[in-house]
Amino acid sequence: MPNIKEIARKAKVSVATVSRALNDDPKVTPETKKMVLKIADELNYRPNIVARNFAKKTSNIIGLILPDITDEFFSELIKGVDEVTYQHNYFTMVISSHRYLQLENTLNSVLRNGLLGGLILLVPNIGKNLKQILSQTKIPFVIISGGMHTTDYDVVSVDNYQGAYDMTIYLIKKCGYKKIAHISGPSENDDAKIRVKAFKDACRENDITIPNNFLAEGDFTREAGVRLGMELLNLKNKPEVIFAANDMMALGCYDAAAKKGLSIPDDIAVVGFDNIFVSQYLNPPLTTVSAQIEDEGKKAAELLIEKIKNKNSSGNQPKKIKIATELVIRHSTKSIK
Amino acid sequence: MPNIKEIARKAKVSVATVSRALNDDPKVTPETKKMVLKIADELNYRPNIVARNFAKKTSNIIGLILPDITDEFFSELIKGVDEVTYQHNYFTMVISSHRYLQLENTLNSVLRNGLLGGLILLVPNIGKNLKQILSQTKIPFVIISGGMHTTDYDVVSVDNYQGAYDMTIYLIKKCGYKKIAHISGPSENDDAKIRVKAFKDACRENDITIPNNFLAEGDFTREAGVRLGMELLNLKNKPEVIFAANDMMALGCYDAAAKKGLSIPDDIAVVGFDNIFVSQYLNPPLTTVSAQIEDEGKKAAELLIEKIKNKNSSGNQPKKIKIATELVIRHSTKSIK
DNA sequence: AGGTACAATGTAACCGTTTACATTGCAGTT
DNA sequence: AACTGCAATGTAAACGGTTACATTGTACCT
Repeated sequence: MPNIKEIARKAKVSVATVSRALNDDPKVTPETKKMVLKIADELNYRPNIVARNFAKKTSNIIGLILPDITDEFFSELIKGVDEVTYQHNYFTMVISSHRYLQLENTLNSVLRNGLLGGLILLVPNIGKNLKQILSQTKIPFVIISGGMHTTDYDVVSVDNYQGAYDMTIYLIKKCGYKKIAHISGPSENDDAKIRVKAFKDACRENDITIPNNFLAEGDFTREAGVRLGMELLNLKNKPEVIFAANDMMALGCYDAAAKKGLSIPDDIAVVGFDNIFVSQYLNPPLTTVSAQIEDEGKKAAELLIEKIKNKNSSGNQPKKIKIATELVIRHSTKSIK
Repeated sequence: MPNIKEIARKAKVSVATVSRALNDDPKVTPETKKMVLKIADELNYRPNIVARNFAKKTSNIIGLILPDITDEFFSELIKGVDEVTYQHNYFTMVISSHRYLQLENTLNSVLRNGLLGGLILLVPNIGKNLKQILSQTKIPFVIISGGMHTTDYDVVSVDNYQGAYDMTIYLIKKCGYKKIAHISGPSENDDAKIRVKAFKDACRENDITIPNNFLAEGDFTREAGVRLGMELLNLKNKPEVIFAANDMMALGCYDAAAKKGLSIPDDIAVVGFDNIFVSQYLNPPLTTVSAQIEDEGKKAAELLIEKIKNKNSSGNQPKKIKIATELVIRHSTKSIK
C-alpha cells in the first residue's frame, strides 16, 4: 500500500512537498504538483484517512445518533444527511443510542474518542443531563428535536406547531367537528408536547372545549393507538374525530374502529401526523400532516458542516431551522356542517 | 483532554504499562492495573480511537454499502447490522454508493483509505469489475446479494428460490390457478433472476405452461408495477393471477386493477414478495413472502466479525448463509378449484 | 552464593500525515 | 556586488496510542 514517503522517493522531493501537492497548497509550483500527482496516480495512491485525521486532530466523519427504533422516518433522515455529507467529502456514521438508556454513555464516549468531526443528535427532548454533557464537548453538533424554546443550541425541527394547528383548524373550520379528541405522544417528547399545545390553542381560539377524557397520552406506537382509540370509542359521549399525534397511532385507531365495527369517517373520523408511506393505502386513505424529513436531514447536515467550517469564528447565534409542514387531505374525515 | 501520557505521569508508571493495563494485558499485576484504571477513571479518560486504530493499523468501523434508495428494507438491515457490531464494540458506517454509478469509486477509496476494518456490501449482482476490485482488497468483507452461485465469497442472501417456489406452488396447488403471470425485477439483479427461475421451475414441475407475454421484466418500482400490470390486464387472454417479484410492484398492480375497475382477487389475483409494512393494510391485504431482513443484517455482521477475528487463520471455505422465507397468506388470492 | 528463569515494567520505535520552522535559491533593489 | 524579500522546498517534530525489545527484580534451584 503506497504512502507519501514512497511517492516522495519516486518523485525525488520531500514528503512535505508531496503532502502539499496533494492538498492543493498554493506554495508548490504547478509543475511540481503535476509531477507529484502523476506519480501518485501511477501508484494508485489513496491517502490514509485515519492517519490524516490523526495528524490534523480532526475527523471527516459525522455521527448521526438515532434511537433504537426502526422507522421509515430514520431512513429518510439518514438519506438526507448522507447526501449532504457525501457532497462535502464527509462520511456519515449512524450510531444507535440503543434505547436511550445508553444515550449518555454513547454520547460520552463518542464525543471524546476523536472519531467524529461533528454530530447530529436526534433526541425527544433536551434535558438537564444532556445539557451537562453537551456543554463539555468541543465538537460541533446540531440537534434534531421537537423544537422547544432553547436558545442555546442549533436545532432543526419539523414545524410541529404549525402542522398540528393547521390540522386542528381544518377539522374545526372545514369539517365542522366540535367534539375532537387528541391522542398525544409521550409527555416528555417535545414534538408531542408542541402538537398538543397547538391543538389546544386552535381549539381555544375557536371556542371548542376539550373534555379531560378527550386527551389521551400515547407513545407513538400502533398498540397505544389501538388501546387509546378503543377507550375513546367506548366513551358514552364519544368524539366525532380523533387527532392522533402520529400516523402509527392513527393506524391503531383504524384497528380500534374496525374492532368496534365503526366506519371511518362516517362513525368516527381519524387524522394523523407524519404522512408515512402506508397512510395513502389505508382504507380510507388517511388525512394527515406531512413534512419533508429528508429535507430535515439535509438541513441539519448543512448547518453542521457550516459550523465545522466556521469553528474558529465562533460566537454566532445558534440557528433554529423549522421544516415546513403540509396538510394532506384524504378521506378519513368528512364535512359535517 | 487526558491521554495515556498524563495517566502515566500521575500513576508514576510508563505509558506502556498504562496501555497494557487499559487493554487487559495479563502482564501487569492486578494492583498496578487497578491503580492505573482508578486514575484513568478519575481523569475521565477515553482512549482516542483514531490514534489507536492508526497505531494498530486496524479499525473498529464496519462499513455498510447500500444503494441510493430509501427503503424500509435498508433500515431493517442497518438495525440488524448495528445491533451486532455494537455488541462487539464496533461502529457502523453507512455508505451510500450513490446510484451505483459510483460504486466502484466508492469501493476503491473506502477499501484503501484505512477507515474500515470490514465491509458489508449490498449489491444486485457480483460482476466482473466488482470481482476485480474485491480481489485486491485486504480488508474482510461479506456480500449481501441475491445468492447466485459464487463459490468465492461469503454471501448472505434471502432464500429467494425457496420463497418464490413456495409461493408458486401455493398458487398452483392451493388456489388452483393455471394462468399465472410474473413481473420480475431487473434481469441483472440476482434476487430477481432467482425468483424467476424458481417460478418457472415450479410451473414446469406442475405442467403449467407460461406464455411469453406472461413474463414481464420490471425494475422493482411501483411505476413498473402499474405499467406492466396494465399490460397484463389488457391481454385478451389475461392471467388469473400476477406474481410480482416484490410488494412494491404488487402495489402497482393494485393500482392497475383499480384503474381497470377489476376487483382483487375476484377478477385478478395479485401476490408479492418482501412483506413490506404496507402490505397488510392494502385492500385486500396482500399475500406475499416474508423474510427477516433484520436477521439478514445480523447474520452478515456476525459473519464479518468472525472473519475479522480469524483474519490470520485464513483459508476457510467461504460461507453461504440463506435467510429463510415464509409464506404470508392474506386475501389477495382465492381458491378457484 | 551464584545462576537461571520468568514476571513486571520501562524505553523507544513506529504507524502516515500535517505543519512549524529552517533552508535554499533567485529576482529585484541599491 | 551585496542585500532584501519571497517563493519553493526540505527537515523534523508532533499527533496518541501499541508493541518489540531491553531492563530490572525476585523466586527458585543447585
